[in-house]
Amino acid sequence: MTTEMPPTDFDLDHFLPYRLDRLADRVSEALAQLYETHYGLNVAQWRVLAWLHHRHELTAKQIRAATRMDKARVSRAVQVLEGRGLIVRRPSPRDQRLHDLRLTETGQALMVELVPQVRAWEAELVAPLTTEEYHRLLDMMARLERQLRDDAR
Amino acid sequence: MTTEMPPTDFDLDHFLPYRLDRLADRVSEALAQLYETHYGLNVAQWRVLAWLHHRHELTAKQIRAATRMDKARVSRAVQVLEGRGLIVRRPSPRDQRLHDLRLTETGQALMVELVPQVRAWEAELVAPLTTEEYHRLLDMMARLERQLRDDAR
DNA sequence: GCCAGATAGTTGCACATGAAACCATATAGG
DNA sequence: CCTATATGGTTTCATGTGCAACTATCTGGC
Repeated sequence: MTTEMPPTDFDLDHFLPYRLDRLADRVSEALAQLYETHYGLNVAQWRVLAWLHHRHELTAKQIRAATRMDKARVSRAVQVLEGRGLIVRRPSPRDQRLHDLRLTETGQALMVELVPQVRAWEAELVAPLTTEEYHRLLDMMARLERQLRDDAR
Repeated sequence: MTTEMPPTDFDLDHFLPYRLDRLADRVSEALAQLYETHYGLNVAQWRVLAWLHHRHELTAKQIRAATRMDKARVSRAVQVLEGRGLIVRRPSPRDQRLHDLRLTETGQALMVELVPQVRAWEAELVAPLTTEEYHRLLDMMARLERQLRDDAR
């Protein structure tokens, strides 16, 4: 019962995947407060709106690529958002399989209200970092992502 | 229909929560390959094993605190692991409500086999970073977490 | 032009998860 | 002691998600 076995012991506090997951989870949870409680959006719906706000017009496929969500998940989020009148969906004139998605006036208004709050919240989150650190952080994260992509193949 | 609306546009690629989530998701997915395909463990189960390997003996409550998982989720992971003979669970002598969890010989053997693989994988992941960068990364992440904790209250 | 894949998106199904109700045990106050 | 309350852990239930099957449309080869 004392200390019989530290054979391959590894310290989870210095294990990047664990730390990353914990942080992402906490950040996500805190951010969700903003759009969930006040606007009744779940994560998937928020992501769709954020991308449409960012890019103006996208198809489900493009959103799927950007958010790494399953296509069914995107599809369902879109249905709800359309039902709530926050986005419109119309078949692309070029290809009837594709549906161009856009924010409606209402959806746009919602985002115009929500985005500044989200930004302010993020600013507070990253307040402990200097601007340079923040850039380095994003840069390191980009390199890690690239490494994953390269590993994969 | 042209370019009517970039009023509060914000760039998701420089939005930390988004980037963090995407990276954590990819890392988690890649890591899961190691324990899922070869050892049939899901995320929750892996986390329980990792903590028991790390800390030797814990209660469900402690694991819950460490992993930020719901207690029901921990409970179910424990059931499966016990069923597979990877951990043992016995009521704590001090308090019958608590159950002390430990790896069995088999569970220990599995981790002795798995952990080095995980470590090697992590080493490859962080290869693009210098040792100092890696430390800075963890440090920045810690500061962000602290900020979240302080915000919350 | 027409058929054989490919591709965008939807739906059915099985499963994992979180919230809440629940059970068992512990502890504190009378 | 004995009751009231708190706490660790389990189970139930509703919900969200991923995978796979499906539908509708498109595209390339003949």
